[in-house]
Amino acid sequence: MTENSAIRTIPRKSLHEELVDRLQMLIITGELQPGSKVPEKDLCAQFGVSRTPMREALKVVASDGLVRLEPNRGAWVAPLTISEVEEVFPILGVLEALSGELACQNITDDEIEAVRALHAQMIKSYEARDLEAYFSVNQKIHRAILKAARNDTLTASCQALSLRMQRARYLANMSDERWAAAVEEHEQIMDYLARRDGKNLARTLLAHMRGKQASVIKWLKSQGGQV
Amino acid sequence: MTENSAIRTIPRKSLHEELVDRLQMLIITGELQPGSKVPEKDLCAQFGVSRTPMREALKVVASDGLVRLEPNRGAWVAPLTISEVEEVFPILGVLEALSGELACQNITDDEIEAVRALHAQMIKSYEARDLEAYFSVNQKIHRAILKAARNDTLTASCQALSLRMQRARYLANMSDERWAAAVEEHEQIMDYLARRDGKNLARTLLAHMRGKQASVIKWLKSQGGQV
DNA sequence: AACTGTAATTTTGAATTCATAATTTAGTCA
DNA sequence: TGACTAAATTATGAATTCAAAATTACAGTT
Repeated sequence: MTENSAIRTIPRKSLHEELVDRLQMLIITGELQPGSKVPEKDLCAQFGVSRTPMREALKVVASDGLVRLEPNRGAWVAPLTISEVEEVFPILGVLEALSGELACQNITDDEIEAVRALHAQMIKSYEARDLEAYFSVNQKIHRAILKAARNDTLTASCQALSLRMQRARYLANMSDERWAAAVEEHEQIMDYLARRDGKNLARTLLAHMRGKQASVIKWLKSQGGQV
Repeated sequence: MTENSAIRTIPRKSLHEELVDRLQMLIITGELQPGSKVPEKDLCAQFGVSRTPMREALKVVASDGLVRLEPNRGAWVAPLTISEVEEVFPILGVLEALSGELACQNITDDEIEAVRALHAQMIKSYEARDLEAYFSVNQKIHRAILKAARNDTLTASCQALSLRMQRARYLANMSDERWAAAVEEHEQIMDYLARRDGKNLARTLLAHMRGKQASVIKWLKSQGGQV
């Protein structure tokens, strides 16, 4: 039993960094429910660590906005609200637009081909209506563009903000129309990237983000405006 | 001895939050030298706290990029490099541009008048060649615009990135020409804001940031490319 | 004097302990 | 029964302790 359940010590990188990743994942996937209390003690037990590194990790996750610390009352999973979505998506929009412009200045032919391959894969996932696979490849494409932008700070900023929105993407289903529109937008994105047309790529990425925002908000409203 | 030197306990807000602020300040002002080791033990003694909250604060400051944690080797003050400046300023540029657009949509007449007052104060500081005062008011203006944008996430993002650049602004002197140009840009900024001309305000803020970037890089190069 | 290996010391990462604040439970009285 | 108070319990924030890692000091060799 090399691979078993429950308690397992965590090897690679510093304990608190690993815990930051795990906490983020628990929150994004909804295993830790929005608005609920973060069960510090239980999580310590689950991961087999003491409170010290767990609390260090919670401070970091809180500074990214995924949890909220209440003095003497512990940590709470920040709910995803409409107003938060309305705040974050416009920021992500301009950041992704910037990443598009920079990518066009720096991307290599090989990288373009790699993105093209991902794009083809994504289309397949769309045609198979495999949302899971679609999301996964979609993220890879956006990450590839970010990587080509050659700006680690931009990458970090985008990822921190994306995390907060990914909860919605995990839980929300896109409408058929929105999905079709998103795919269409991605065709354009691929096209402008291949031509290294920074201005148009930026414009399209911004519009793409606006589409996502509308879609997420629509879903959030159907959920009663939160989570 | 209610008020004495050295060791003094810290009251308001949680200890680690207060320590985050203090650490940031020590780094921005250069009291903690770029590239040097963060003297954890000494700082604990200086602030009269134990290592636990200090280390929690260091983790948060590290996630903002002001210090770098090396496993088993402690925390080091991140040096300010040319490539970092070249990464951060373009991001700040698009974020401030966005803040300008949003501000124009949301700012009240009273707020415009408040900014106008700050602007006048800044001009006075310029005419008196009081750099200290100039910087201080300048920051207030940018913060007022951010506030008018009604987007707390944007405010937080800008401030986190600004912090990393402020070390340069603290230490660097602007050239006379750059200073004059900056003031001229601020005249335009004031003008477009008063007219609520979002597009032009965004464009001007972006250009303003490019000017700052060039100025900081010029100074950094004169310092041997770092710090 | 420079180099290498080893012991002593210091620093780091994480667990544990401890004081205090918050919450829950139990009990009292109307 | 229900509202209120007080005791007990639990959770939190921070200091302390402890094991492991890194750094420094030092002796012995060339």
